[in-house]
Amino acid sequence: MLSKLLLRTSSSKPKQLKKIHALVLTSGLSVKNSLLTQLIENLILASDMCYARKVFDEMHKPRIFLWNTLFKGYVKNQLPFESFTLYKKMRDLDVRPDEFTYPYVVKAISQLGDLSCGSSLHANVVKNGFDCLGIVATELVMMYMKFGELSSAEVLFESMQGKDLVAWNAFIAACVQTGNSGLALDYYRKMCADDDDDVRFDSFTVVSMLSACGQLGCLEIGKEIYDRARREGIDCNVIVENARLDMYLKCGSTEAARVLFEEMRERNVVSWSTMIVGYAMNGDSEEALVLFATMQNEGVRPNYVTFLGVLSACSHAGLVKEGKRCFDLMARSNDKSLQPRKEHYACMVDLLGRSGLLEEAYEFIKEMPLEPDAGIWGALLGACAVHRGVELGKKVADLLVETAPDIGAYQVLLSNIYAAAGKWDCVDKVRSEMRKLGTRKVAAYSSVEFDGKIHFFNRGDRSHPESKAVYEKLEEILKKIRDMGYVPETCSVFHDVEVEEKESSLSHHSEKLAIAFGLVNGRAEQPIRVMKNLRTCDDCHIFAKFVSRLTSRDIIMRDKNRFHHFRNGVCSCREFW
DNA sequence: GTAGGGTTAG
Repeated sequence: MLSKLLLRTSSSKPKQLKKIHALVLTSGLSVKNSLLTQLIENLILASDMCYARKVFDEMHKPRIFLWNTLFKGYVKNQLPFESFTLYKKMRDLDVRPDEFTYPYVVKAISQLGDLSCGSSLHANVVKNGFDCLGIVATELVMMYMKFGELSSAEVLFESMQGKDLVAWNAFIAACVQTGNSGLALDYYRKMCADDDDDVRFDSFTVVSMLSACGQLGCLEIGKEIYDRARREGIDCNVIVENARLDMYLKCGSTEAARVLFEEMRERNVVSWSTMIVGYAMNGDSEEALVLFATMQNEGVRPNYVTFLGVLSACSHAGLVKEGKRCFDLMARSNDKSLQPRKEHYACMVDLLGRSGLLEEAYEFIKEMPLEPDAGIWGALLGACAVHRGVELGKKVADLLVETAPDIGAYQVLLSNIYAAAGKWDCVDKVRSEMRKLGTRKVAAYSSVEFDGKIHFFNRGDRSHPESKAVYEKLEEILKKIRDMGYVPETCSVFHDVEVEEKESSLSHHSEKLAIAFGLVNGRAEQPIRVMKNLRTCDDCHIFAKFVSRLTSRDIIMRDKNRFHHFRNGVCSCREFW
């Protein structure tokens, strides 16, 4: 009778569940435990983990299945700490975990984000002999990846015997998600060549690889992987096509993306958002806004990422009014999930700041209902760097160093603000502080894809096998464009050094080397695609414009924030970046 | 009866 009642009681009726609990406890039935199990399952469905645990704790010797059910509930409800304490209790009571326990517990510890807990859990897994189970091992690999322990993850993954497709896919996806797309590409090739494990790739693999190629900016490799997937009859669903769309846009191929988007049989909100974000990144703000309007006309509901794209489109085009309108649209929306988040506030600060409205941006931050984070202050600091707002920049940088002292990028920005204002004593002060704190700027690099490989260049780099030809080409071009009127923009070297020294430091910036490499190797009718990990400097921007005119080659350059499409001496960003 | 993998932003 009670059992039937439990089955009928929907999970959305917690009060009734509690009444049933009291009835079960007073009943003295022999089937008490099985009823309580059913009750706990219902409570978990209702997301009442607290009450579920209470019922569980009062039970006499619950079966391992019930322990697992509780672990599962904690993972689902993102309560890793509770999961951790339950696991400790399990060990204290000498309850032996079974093969289903660890997948949940390892996932919980991943959510907890504590490496030492993770390592001791790993040791426990080994002790109990579950480390040879593929599913458990995969979860452990994912855990180490999430903790940023790439080498531990790699060692563990390599040691797995008879890895199946899911294990491979999980590892490759984690590589991409942690920004190790080059490694993902290596493992994809290993997977395809692997004789021992005999796995064939599937649509999950393709999605991760297209995403990796987008990150790396290697369009040709991405196309090849997609074509191969088609040839092998892999189902290319909307997720695969979205990933392909994103790859085109991240490689600066907006036209290919547009064609694909038009052709897609099925589109979802991610497809639209990908296009809008991609257009914004490529500087095609108008297209982004047109698409946003079309999407709404077609009845597709935008989500918070869509709005990030729209706001960033406004920001890149200096459309302050339109940006404000869109932000208000969100703030006034009845949809709770569309309320502006910190990222949207950061976008607005960027929009105002980029347009030179530094004070308004500052006021905007002071009035926002959420606690501003480093990203938001960072956006304002970036704007101060562009518009030479020395005083405000100093104020913001002080705030930032308080809240995020380990982020060297902000200190670099501040020192750049001082440098641009000629305040070399202040520059020195910031730099020495950075040395004291051990903060360092990330080294800049640029890359170009050619012949199935990605070629990397650092500033002044001579390690590339073709560097002799690259430097010769660079000298040749510099000479020619000087005749056309190119003057090195030495202000963008933020060191207090002599002009000549500045020039030579400038002329070997990584993007110049990458462009020269593209000129040496690429096909004349194809654009040179350069991907840079940081933002580009004024001088390299001017350089690229001259080179595009001199050589009649299109140069597509992706920096940390956006694209620059150079054609015949003009850049798509119209100097607004 | 229960377990591992994918797309948009940062």
